[in-house]
Amino acid sequence: MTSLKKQAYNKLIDCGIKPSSQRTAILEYLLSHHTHPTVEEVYKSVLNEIPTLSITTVYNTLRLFSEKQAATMLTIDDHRICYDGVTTPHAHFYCKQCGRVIDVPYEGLSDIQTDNVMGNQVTEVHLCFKGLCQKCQSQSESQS
Amino acid sequence: MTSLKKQAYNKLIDCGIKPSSQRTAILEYLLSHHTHPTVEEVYKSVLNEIPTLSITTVYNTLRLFSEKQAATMLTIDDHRICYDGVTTPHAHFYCKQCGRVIDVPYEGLSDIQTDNVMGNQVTEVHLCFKGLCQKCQSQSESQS
DNA sequence: TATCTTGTTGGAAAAATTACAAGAAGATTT
DNA sequence: AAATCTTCTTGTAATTTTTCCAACAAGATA
Repeated sequence: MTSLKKQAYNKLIDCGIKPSSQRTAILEYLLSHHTHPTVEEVYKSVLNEIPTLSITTVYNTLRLFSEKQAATMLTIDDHRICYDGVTTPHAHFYCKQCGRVIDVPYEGLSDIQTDNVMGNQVTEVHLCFKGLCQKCQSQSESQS
Repeated sequence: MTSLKKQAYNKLIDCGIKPSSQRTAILEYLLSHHTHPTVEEVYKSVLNEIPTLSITTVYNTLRLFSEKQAATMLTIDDHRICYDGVTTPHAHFYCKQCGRVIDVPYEGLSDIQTDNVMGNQVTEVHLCFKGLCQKCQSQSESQS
């Protein structure tokens, strides 16, 4: 078992999730690709390792991960959900042009983090910046 | 013309959007209902006023509003987009149980607000807390 | 009025997500 | 080890959400 697979396996145990081969492979993928993949992307990639994998399993598994805090469901893009295997606090930047989601280290997030907002119990804090990424900026400059 | 319709009309002009009757009615609805409605909800409601309204128009219009900053597109719920006509900075709380989106005044947001994150040009800042709302908390208590 | 541009409509298509029932795998009991 | 029970996975079909597109309507310009 590779160290990455072991890492995924252990995280599943820690989160109280039974580590089936499908679940371990999916988490392993998330832990090694910090690209905020969509369900479809996870499915297609893990299919290489498990050719019998079903898209329903991917949906079920990722929802389970989100519930058990093994991964975070990001609802940033306006037409698809994506997932983040990094569960330590950080923010995101979303490029409205190319659709990429980029990690943003954000120290201030621990100050924002609170258990209670107006009497409502908080379990997750999502901070997302939206705009035009560096790459897309320079591309639209060179065109004009 | 009611004061609310006038208000919607003026906001459209300010944002550089031609104020057709459909657009005005849709913005009027957003300005008078701070419930973060989905496209479907906007459609059904405005249909009372404009019986020939098409769902495509609602999609087109709300996307336009979002582009021209007349409203904000919220991608909080995992299976539907919703819209917010209040464009002054504030945060949101999303209840994972009942799905409601509640406004949260957040003074700190102006501190977070920045034009540039890691070289990327920022035009919107989204801060969203997720968890269990007060109402759902007390309901699950009384059941146990 | 004629022409041009912009906005709206409806229906059909595409894409994303969920439901569900059957089968497989793993754990537990006898 | 066989029988039983539970949990997980699969595939298909259905549902829901969103977009596409072509025709029509309305408003602006000349």
